[in-house]
This record gives sequence, C-alpha cells and structure tokens, in this order.
Amino acid sequence: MREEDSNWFAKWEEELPKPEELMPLSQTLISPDLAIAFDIANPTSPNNPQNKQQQQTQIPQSSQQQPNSSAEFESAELNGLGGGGDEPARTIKRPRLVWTPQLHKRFVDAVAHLGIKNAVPKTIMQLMSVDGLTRENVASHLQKYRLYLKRMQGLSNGGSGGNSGQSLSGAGVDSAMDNLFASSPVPAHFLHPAGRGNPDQFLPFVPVTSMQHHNHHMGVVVGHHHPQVQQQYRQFGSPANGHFDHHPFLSRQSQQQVQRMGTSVHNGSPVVSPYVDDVDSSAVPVNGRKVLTLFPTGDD
DNA sequence: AGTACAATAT
DNA sequence: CATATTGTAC
Repeated sequence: MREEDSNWFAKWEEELPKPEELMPLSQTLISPDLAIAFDIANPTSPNNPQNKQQQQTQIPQSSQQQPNSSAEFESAELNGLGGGGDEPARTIKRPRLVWTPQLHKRFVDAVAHLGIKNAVPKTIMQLMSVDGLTRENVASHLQKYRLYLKRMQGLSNGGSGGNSGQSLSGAGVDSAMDNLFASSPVPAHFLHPAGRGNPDQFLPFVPVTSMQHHNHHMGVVVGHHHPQVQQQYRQFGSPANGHFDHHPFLSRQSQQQVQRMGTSVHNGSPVVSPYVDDVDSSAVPVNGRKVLTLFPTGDD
C-alpha cells in the first residue's frame, strides 16, 4: 500500500537542496534577461533543460537595495529586448510565493509558539521575520493550514486528544494534499476548542526537534509562473505526489524591519523572540530531478 | 479533466 | 481577520 506514503518525504529530504546547491546568495535578484543583457553568468546554469524562464520582477516595496555598488540595473532591459513581451515595466506584479517545507516549518513553529490566540496572520508574519513575505501570503497559507488541521482532527478524532496527527496508524488519513503539511512536525495542539475553562493558550511546548541558534534569515522562494501562457512543460520527475515543480528562484534577502502594530494588543506574551530553527537535509542529487528552493539566510 | 495551490475578493 | 471565490499551474 503506497509505500510511497512513508517514503515520500524521505525522497523529499533527498530532494531538499542544501545551501550549496542553492543559488549563491550573491547576485540574487537579477533577472535572467538582465543577466544576459549584462552578459554575466547566470546562477542558474547547471541544468535547466526545459526551463522556461519568465521575467523576474523586482519586489516593489521595501527594497533593500545595495548601496549602489556598481551597476544600476533597470537601465537596459526590456526595451523590446528580443520582443520579450515582458512586463509593462510600470505595473509589476509580485511573483507567486512558493511555500517550501522549510518555510512552512517556520510558519508552523511560529504558530505553535504564538498559540492559537495570537496566531493571526499579522503576528505570524512578524514572528517569522521572513522577508518578502506579506500578510496576505500568510493569511492564505494559514487558511489552508487550518483546514488541514481540522481535517486531520476530524478524522483522527476519537480518543486521542493529544495525538500528533501524523503517522496515524493505518488510517491513511492524509491525502495527497497534505504532503507539505504533513512534512512539518505538527506541534500537537492547535485546534480544538476543547479547553472550556481554559481557552487560553498554553505553551508548554517547545519548538521542534533540533533548534540551534543558527539564526537564519530566510528568503522566499518565488516561482515565476507564466502569466497567460498555457502550460508548456509537464512534470519531469514527479514525486509520489505528482506535482511539485516550478523553477523557483531566490528572491531577496535579509531585510527586516520591525513594524509597529498600532492597534494590536499586546497580551501577556511578549513575542519578540526571533527563534530559529534549521533543518539541514543532505540533499542528494537524486533522479534527474532537481528543484531548487532556497533557504539561505543570514543573521539578524 | 481534474486536482491543488496561492492569490484575491468579500 | 476569516472565509469564499477566482485564477493559474500541473
């Protein structure tokens, strides 16, 4: 029976790119076109067989630009360059955010530490301190996450109030959908209003397994999907799940600013701990499939 | 054709 | 902020 189920994340681990594999944080957000224009080597060279690269749009707000070291970008480029039919220059849209396991893990941890009460998009976002991540992103993901949790609760429900959910005995609860979610060590609580007399948060729970003070900053992986074009490439090496391929590029790096929430109520939990966690997986070049995700981070 | 994700609209 | 809906990708 679907041994894959158990293995999918084993594969995953292998798939997980290690920093070395990742794009060198150096010349990060340089659009391919631009790179070509400048005739500089593309970080994404090694193998990109059928990779169709789309245009990269610079993230609009809060850009931490380098102190204008040398090349001022946005000079050449898209001038009918190869009729790239590119972006309208003016209206730049934000690339789709790709929730990579690590990112999700961070998300989960954040929620876990916040407690259901405080686990609202804004707070989560802030606690995550992932740059480039917007509240909307979190909200959307949170919604999905809650759904997932609910589902799991509903099915596994029964006596095990504190059941971790994952690795449920042969119940085979997790559908294909849960891949990503299942990957992350679900804290084991959330949901269930059960606490009648004590609706309050309890956080006896400490983050996750290995949590060293690596203090990493996380970038966000964004996949550049084509806007209008229909699908042109199929999945190459599909994991058990089936879908999982975009060609994500790294975007942005550290820049975090503490935003003050004027309307927020600080309750008893001063959550300002930039906790960090790092799960380093040895990425092994597995079957021709190579997906890059990022997760480089610097220091606070 | 269907499923699933992330984004966007309510 | 939560939920519902739409769009896009696969």
